[in-house]
Amino acid sequence: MVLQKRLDYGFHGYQVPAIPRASRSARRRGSLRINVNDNQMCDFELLATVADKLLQEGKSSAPSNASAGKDPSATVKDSVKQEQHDEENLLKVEPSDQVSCEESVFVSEIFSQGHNQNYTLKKFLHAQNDDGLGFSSEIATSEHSEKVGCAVKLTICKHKNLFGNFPSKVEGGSPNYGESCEDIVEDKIDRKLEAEPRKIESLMNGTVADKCSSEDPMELDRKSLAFVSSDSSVEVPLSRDRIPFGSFPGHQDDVKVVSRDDDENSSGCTQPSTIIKAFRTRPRIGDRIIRKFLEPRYWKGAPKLKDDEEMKAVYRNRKICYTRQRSQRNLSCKRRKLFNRSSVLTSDGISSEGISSSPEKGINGDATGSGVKMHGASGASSSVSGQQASFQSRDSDGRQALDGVMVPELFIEIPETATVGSLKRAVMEAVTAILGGGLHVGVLIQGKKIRDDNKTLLQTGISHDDRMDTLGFMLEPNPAQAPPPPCLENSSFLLPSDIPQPLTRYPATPTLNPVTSDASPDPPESNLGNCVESDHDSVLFPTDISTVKTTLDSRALVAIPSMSVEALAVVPIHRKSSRSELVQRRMRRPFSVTEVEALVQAVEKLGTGRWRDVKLRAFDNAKHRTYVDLKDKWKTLVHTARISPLQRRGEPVPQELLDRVLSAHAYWSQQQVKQQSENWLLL
DNA sequence: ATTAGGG
DNA sequence: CCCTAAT
Repeated sequence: MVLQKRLDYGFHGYQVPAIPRASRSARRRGSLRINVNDNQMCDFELLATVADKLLQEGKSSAPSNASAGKDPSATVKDSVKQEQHDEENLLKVEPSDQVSCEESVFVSEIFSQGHNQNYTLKKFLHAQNDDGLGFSSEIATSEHSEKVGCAVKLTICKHKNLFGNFPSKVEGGSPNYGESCEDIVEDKIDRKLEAEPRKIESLMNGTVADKCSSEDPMELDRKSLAFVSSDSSVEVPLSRDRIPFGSFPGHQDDVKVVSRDDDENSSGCTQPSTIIKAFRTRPRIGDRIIRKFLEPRYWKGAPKLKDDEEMKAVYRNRKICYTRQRSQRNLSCKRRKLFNRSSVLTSDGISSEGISSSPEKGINGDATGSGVKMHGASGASSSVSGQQASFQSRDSDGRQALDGVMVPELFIEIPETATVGSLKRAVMEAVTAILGGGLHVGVLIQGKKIRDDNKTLLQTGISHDDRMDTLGFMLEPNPAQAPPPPCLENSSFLLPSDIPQPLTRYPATPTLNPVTSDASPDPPESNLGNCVESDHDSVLFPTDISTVKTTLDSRALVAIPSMSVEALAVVPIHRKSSRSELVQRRMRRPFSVTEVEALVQAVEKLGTGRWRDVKLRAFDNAKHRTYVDLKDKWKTLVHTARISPLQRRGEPVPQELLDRVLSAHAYWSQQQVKQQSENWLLL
């Protein structure tokens, strides 16, 4: 069985903890290959890079050696395993790693359309390229709030041939992928294209026009339906035909825009390439539902949008959205450029593009309902029923930014005999990898939380097909880490069919294997270890939300667009030991006056710049005080000494000590200067 | 491993 | 406190 759940996090206003330390740690550990500056659009770019690379490879038709790309910053791994007669590829991408400190969230969504295989990211992208697959990534971040949406696919291993019953869609031109599909796809596409114009026109008449207005309608080029950015190396045809899946009549379009930043020079942004986004469209039903959410009442305002530099994008049907940003100029600039250059077409015709000039308007305007956006506002906690809330708008003034984000889809395979706890852990791990921790995962079935982690999925009925629909996951802020108000969403799932799939493990994530996780000795980390939902959530989320209707709605919204069952495994690489992931920020231990005294004394003697010695001399037995801590403390002491006593916080430090701090600081600073001048002279 | 600074 | 870059 395959469950696809989308976890939306933060749309309700929950603020994502700044930078998941886990990610950082991972990075440090080296699991992260990408090196990005805070000013860069890490996630976005990374994803873009990966996608781009993949696309390119696809063109060149290199099947298995995917990653080698030119961009050292991105790493993609493929592991291939033979399954039945199909090849299954799992791709790992380490999204979270890319998150820079500043950007805490990234979004990306990857979907694949039906094929009976797990796509590798690469395949995925290819497929999407040609057809229904979509890959999108966007990030919305603000210094204060971020939202993340995450799509999770859960597979409970039971049968084989998971994908058997999906209508298959196919990717078209990927070399590796079945070629047989191409014809079909193309055919569909063609038909779609033909139909497109009308849609587009109609859309244009609608409010959508506004959105597009800022940019030229070039995107409307019906013939090509593919949008290519200036540099872009990729063209993505939009496919209008989506194979209906389940109750949703499909039709989604995928849009992908890829652009390369060649112009880094101008903005200073140096990313090699970026993908703007690709989406897969969603069912119309979904649109309607979504529209509903677009209504103001569903929005939460985000207090803080700083600037609109962000781009916003709207997809017509889709609701994806996103964007906003932090005020980083660099980032903004870069993005802006990106967006300016590219626009997105959505299947139904319209596309939107992010435009710097009038982004907000565009987004909002979606009277057509086509665009979606949300922005991360905060606040409203659970308000909207949950998941859907994912779309919010930020300002009442009508401008909204989309903060929505797509997160990489996670594919989780778990045996029926696994316990709920392991399920939670598995999801948590996956999510944590992306979000960086700070969240708890809750499991809901038919609206009820399953608190007993020891029950097996079988016992809880999760594995029952009919229950799959009601399975939901909630992400809640980890009380320990995430102080902000709770908000979460549950997700509803969406895949109708159960597809048997062989049990496989993530190749890349050793620790993740749910099955084994229970046995693993890892101490329950504060984060993952106990994925227990907090009660407040319950309150926030009435169980009834799981009602059928809700389910549908949520599906529509959340639905992972692709019906594809393919399992795309996108796994952050860095999850090494869950333990490490969970690493938490060191406890705060304010320096006592005594310690300050010792520090001052040591510094007076040794000077600044010899923290190692200071540590040895005055804090040798305080193992929790590292030389870095001492250095930082000195820094703060100096600052404290300079500010007005009224502005000081915490345990007051005797003025006498502060005076000594200042004098010592002045003295040693002078010494330092002297040293330097001497060196100068010597040279 | 340390140091220096920015966040 | 964290994180990085540079030593």
